[in-house]
Amino acid sequence: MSAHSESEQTLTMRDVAARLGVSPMTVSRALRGQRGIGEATRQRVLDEVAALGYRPNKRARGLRSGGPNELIGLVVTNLANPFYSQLAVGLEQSCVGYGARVVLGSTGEDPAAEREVVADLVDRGVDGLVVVPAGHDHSHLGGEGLRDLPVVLAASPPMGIDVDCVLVDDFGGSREACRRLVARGHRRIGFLGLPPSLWTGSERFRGYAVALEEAGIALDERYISRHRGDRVLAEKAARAMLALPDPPTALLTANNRNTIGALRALQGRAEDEKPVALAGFDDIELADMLHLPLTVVSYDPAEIGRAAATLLFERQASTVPQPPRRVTIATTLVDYPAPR
Amino acid sequence: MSAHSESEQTLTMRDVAARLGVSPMTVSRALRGQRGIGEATRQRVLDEVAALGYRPNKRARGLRSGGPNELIGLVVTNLANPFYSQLAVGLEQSCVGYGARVVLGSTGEDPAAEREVVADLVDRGVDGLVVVPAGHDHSHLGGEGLRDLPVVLAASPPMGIDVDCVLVDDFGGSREACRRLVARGHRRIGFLGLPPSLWTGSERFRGYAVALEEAGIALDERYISRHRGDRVLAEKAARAMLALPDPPTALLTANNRNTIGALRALQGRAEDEKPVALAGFDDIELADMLHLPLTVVSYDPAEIGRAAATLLFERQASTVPQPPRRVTIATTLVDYPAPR
DNA sequence: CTGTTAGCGCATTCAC
DNA sequence: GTGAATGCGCTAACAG
Repeated sequence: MSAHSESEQTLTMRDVAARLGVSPMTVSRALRGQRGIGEATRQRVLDEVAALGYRPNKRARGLRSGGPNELIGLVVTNLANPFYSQLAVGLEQSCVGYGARVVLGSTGEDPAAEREVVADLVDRGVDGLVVVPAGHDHSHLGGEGLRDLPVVLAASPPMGIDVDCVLVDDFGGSREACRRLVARGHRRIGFLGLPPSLWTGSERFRGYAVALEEAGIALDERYISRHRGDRVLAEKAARAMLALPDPPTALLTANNRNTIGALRALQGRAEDEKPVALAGFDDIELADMLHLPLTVVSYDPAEIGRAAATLLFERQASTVPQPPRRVTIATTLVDYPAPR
Repeated sequence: MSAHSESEQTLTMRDVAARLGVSPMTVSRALRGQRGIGEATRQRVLDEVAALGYRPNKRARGLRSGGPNELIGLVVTNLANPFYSQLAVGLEQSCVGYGARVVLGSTGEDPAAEREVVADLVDRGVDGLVVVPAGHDHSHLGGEGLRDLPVVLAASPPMGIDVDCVLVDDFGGSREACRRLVARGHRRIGFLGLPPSLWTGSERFRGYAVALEEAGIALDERYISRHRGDRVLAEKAARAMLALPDPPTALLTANNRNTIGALRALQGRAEDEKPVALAGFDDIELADMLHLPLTVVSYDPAEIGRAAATLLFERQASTVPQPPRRVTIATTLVDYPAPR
């Protein structure tokens, strides 16, 4: 039925060795390309292995050798979020370059779930962890329970532990976006963002605040909304702002959800109303096809994953303790003028 | 420095057993909740385990017991595609319910890469595989190299092997979309799709063809484009069709890329030209904010992942051989009228 | 260059 | 109810 007509049982190195009349060690050495074995013997072994279709059991190998498992854990809140899935793609690409694969762990934004997921991945013997933390406290990602595994935090700096991290230039990107609005003459600029408790929430707000300060514009609470909500809430907040007696002439939205909420709020406005400019963090698919001009802070989420992999494997390679490192991914401002 | 001031070395069952003056077996039994152990002893063990923060080594456990690894491999072409990442989310959710996790394997649409990825995942001891096949031939997913591992194909039926699969109702969804265009009075309906060599390519075209036949409309080659291309190519094909002397009054696009290409082609048209209706397979984010009416064939990609998990674990649970099963995910037609 | 011994961490099997 | 021996598949460490 196939090229090899052997037993359907899983082959072990002993089986291969027995057919060749050699010891399992010889097979082991040949398979790993270890030197100190005759070229003729090696070829004989390799031929037999190919003929039999034998494949070494990687788990057993790892158990004995104590070497790396070539498995990296990725812990995110929700892989359906395109930013996380793109991060996953970048991470996986780099990991494969190091001979490793990625195991998924979703937390659903629940810090308790995150703890469990992390513990489980450690038990499974991952060589390292890339975590987009769900909560504010990261002490459970520290040395104790983690068998001194390398950890890289993504999109958030470590709090209470010393580990590597990969950040987006939240402050810089947000400031640039706000500067552009200012440069276009806007003085009343609304901000729709996340709560200050989140890193991105505070950093992106800080960029907004600094840009305004540079322009000599005072912060106005009525133009600031910082909530942890969905698109519906974001749309509501935008509408409320636009209904003010002296509404903002521009909006700065600090993430995807807020941008989409703002877009919907702006969508329904009558032709004769003054147009409201919109700038937001995170790129939007099909942004060029919307009939509203939009400026976005864009970056490559896959780059976060690649950078995280580099940090992980560099740390794994070095024997001496390294100080925690921090990589920041640059952002660029992209303008989508309204079509027509 | 921590609650337990033990050696930093990884603890083994022997260490726990030694501190308690019992045998490793007692610890093993207590940990697995196996019966045949005194309640007092069990509690003593569990307490010590908790105090020490000991965690059993899952790989060693699997090696000896020969039991499942609680690891499922997911092989897709590109996780950045939202349909695959949503599939991954559904799969992971279900897997966690069975105590398993998901390992990623990306192929980049390269059948050769797919073979390698599959082989590697098998070597790593996954209990099963969910594969969105990149190629046309699936024989490498058959019994031989796969240690009789359960395999579920997603979005494509098995060719040359007998395994379970989860399909989308490509034919039905496409036919419904075309029927709707017909119901709205369209007779010249263009089709932008994938090559017939792909399952979705042929099925979605078949839905189109059957709906036209039902309406007594003959197929017209000039209104049919079936290419394996990107958005740019799709847009070009759409433009070419619309430039015909008697252009189609409606377009049916068989997937995401073609829909977006068509949208761009329609976008640039002058106000005074006759509007062209558009219906497409796959939902589109922000579709309701485009200024073109759009009808889409929608379905839940996560449902594919969940169904695949069910097939996998049901097959794993049964000892007797089961015939291959086929699950089809239903589609619904969604109308996005143009805003305003 | 090749083989032998031992053991990774745990669980099956059989004693007691 | 508990413990001792044995082995999962493979590879360090040491023989020869």
